[in-house]
Amino acid sequence: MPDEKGPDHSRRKERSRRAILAATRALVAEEAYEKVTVEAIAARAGVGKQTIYRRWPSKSAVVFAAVLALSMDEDADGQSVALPDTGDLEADLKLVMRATAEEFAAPSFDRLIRALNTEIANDAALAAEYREKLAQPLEEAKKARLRSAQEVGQLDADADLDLVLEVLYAPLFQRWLHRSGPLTAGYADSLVDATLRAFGP
Amino acid sequence: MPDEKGPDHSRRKERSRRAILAATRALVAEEAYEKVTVEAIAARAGVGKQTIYRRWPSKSAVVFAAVLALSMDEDADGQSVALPDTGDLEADLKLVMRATAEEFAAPSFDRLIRALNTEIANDAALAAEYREKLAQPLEEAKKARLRSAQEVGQLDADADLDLVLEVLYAPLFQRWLHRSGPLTAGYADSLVDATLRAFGP
Amino acid sequence: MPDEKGPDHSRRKERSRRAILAATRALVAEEAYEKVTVEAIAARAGVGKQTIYRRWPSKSAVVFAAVLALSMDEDADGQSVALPDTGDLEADLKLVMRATAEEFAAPSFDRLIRALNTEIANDAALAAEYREKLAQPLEEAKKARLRSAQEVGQLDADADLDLVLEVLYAPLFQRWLHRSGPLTAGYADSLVDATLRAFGP
Amino acid sequence: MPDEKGPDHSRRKERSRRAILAATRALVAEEAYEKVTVEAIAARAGVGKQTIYRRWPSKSAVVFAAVLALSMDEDADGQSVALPDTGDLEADLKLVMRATAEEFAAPSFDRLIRALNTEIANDAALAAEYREKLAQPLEEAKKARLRSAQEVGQLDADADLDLVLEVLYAPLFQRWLHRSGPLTAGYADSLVDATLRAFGP
DNA sequence: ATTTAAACGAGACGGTACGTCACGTCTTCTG
DNA sequence: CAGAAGACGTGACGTACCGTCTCGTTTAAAT
Repeated sequence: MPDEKGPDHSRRKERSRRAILAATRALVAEEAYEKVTVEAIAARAGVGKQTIYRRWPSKSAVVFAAVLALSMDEDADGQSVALPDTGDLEADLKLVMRATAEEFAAPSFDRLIRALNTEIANDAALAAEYREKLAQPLEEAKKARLRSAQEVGQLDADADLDLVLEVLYAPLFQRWLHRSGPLTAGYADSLVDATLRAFGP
Repeated sequence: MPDEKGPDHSRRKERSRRAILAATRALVAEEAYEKVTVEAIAARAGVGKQTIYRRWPSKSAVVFAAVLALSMDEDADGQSVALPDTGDLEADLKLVMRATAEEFAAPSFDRLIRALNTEIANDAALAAEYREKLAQPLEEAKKARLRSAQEVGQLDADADLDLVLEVLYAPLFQRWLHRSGPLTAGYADSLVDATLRAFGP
Repeated sequence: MPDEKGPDHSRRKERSRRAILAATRALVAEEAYEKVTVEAIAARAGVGKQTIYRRWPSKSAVVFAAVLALSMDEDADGQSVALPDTGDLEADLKLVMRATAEEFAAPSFDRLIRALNTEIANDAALAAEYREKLAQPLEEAKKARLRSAQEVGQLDADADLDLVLEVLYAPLFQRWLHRSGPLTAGYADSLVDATLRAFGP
Repeated sequence: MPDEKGPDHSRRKERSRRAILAATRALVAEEAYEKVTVEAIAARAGVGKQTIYRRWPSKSAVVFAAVLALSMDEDADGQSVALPDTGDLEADLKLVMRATAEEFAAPSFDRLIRALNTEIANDAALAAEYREKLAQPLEEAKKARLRSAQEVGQLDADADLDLVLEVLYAPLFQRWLHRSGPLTAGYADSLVDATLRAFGP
């Protein structure tokens, strides 16, 4: 018996909720982040400002929820966030890293993730929620692939998988965030190579 | 003849400039970043707002300059930004990485660098200036140490030093930015170990 | 055949109607008028907001109806709004004017009538309804007493009774509205005296 | 030594102050009062909203100040608010009352005074200020004329002049506020006649 | 006793205006 | 004559109510 309270307004709620998140994503993806105002979101979503503030306590939270919902939707689509496992760790990782590099290079995704990182960097609560809802599930999927590699002797059985993931991904993330270099396929490959040299069998 | 325009107002200029940057650093270090307003900086520095805007085009730029000046002052103190070179790369790197980890853990430095990263992440021009004025000199110093190691056979002579630095530092940076784990001495050591395994001779 | 559509829900209607008007009166009488919101009325009446808007087109109309109903109820009680007629016009008028002055001095009545006047002053339609439903019946009663006085020679037979009433009541009303002086019994008497000097036989 | 503080920004202040009050008067005179918003005033005055709120605590206060300033300007123009004194009280009063009736009939003045009365009726502080700044000076001028009449035996020497003024003006005011009758020249005359009958020698 | 449909309480919604805050500009007077 | 003091235009913020619009839920009459 989940619903023991008043009338069910869930349909309207759900519709406006989706409209708000979609509008937020659209705006973040296409505009400079400072131009993403709550008023603009409300206007684009065809929604009153109060409807936004009824659900989220601040603009940060809306932006965060918007990006979050995007990823959750994607996950829901394919159901799993599993990485490819062809048995060849190097090939699999290069595939994934090249895809990741490409993704970060797309302008709209860039703006989205940059906004997300801005919010997260200055709000520990959002950071925690981000890790719980987005980062950890993804990391678990990645670790599962690494464990599978450990089992077949393609990765040091004693390696700290959190560390392995950091060595693999953090350079890409930092280069993207600071725009300190190009995110090429070759770069992606180099990271996989270095990681496997560091944590190979 | 360095000053060719009239009386010597350079002293006042310099004094107010320092006061502004010091006030900015103090505020950023002690308050939530959203509370750092130009008005607060001006008040704290005992300066008119216009004196701030005469020198920098925006609040971002002031904050950026404040952090920048901090580092430049430090550099000026010791004159060089050279890393220690005892001949033992592993020991030297661990020393540096442990110090870096400690530095990031200090609350006031944390807030300062977080503010800097927020500004940088959303402003490509600031990011470029940051890399030119702060990151690159530091990286050059680090690369100098790595080259020295290559010469004595403690590091792969063909290694891409930019990549080496990323593998070494980016995990620490990411863990700090996302608060995704503790920045312990052991963690610092692990990064050095992994890097040396990846790029050792 | 008065009811040609469906069941008779008039009892509920009547109950909620009374609750709304009573709640409105209570709120107007006890709070600053700006704090009288439709939501507050609905909450106090234990009624949905829509139930209010089903019956009245605006908040103004509700407030107006609430005050109106109060007076109509009072009238219904005593059935007639006739003024006393002892044969002595001066005594009768002083009695009435003193009572009126007292009434206006009561805080809750004050707030009620002030709210009514606020609505009326800026809405010609409400003003018309007010005159038709409240003011005119009262004026007719007063004029009846004046006519009776004319017949016995206590008042100029040619006097314009509207004007007489204005000279008698308007000063009291204005003094109350503008809080420009005390509403004492002596003041009430003075108005009667002045009016009788102006329009006496 | 009135100004012992910082720099004098009075010129800008005065300019924006005048613009705000003028815009307010224009809007009140031409629109329904509910459409007179602070934002509209600011826009019309070419002024920021904050500049309005820096000076006045609420919309009511601005509207009040706007009407107040209008009257004070007028007074300042002619310097005195004295009523005509030809020696013939009846003629003088009829002149003034007819002018007053005409004034109230003008739509823009009507809206202005209606707005003023709305604010005053529900705010005792504004009402007090109104009486002090506007009503009392005017009343003094009127009483001066009445006193002059008392001296030449055209008015009862013992008459309470406040009461005389109320009997003279309040009926006109009430009729206007409640729209309960036409404000004709004949009506103005009738009020003078009645007043003189009540308080004549 | 069961059905049925109007009226209902609850309260989310789109909207408008509020009053506040900080930005970056502009103006005035002072050291 | 550069600088502190600070008012200004701008525009987003988050809040409060308005009057509208669903939602299930009484409730009283008709079955």
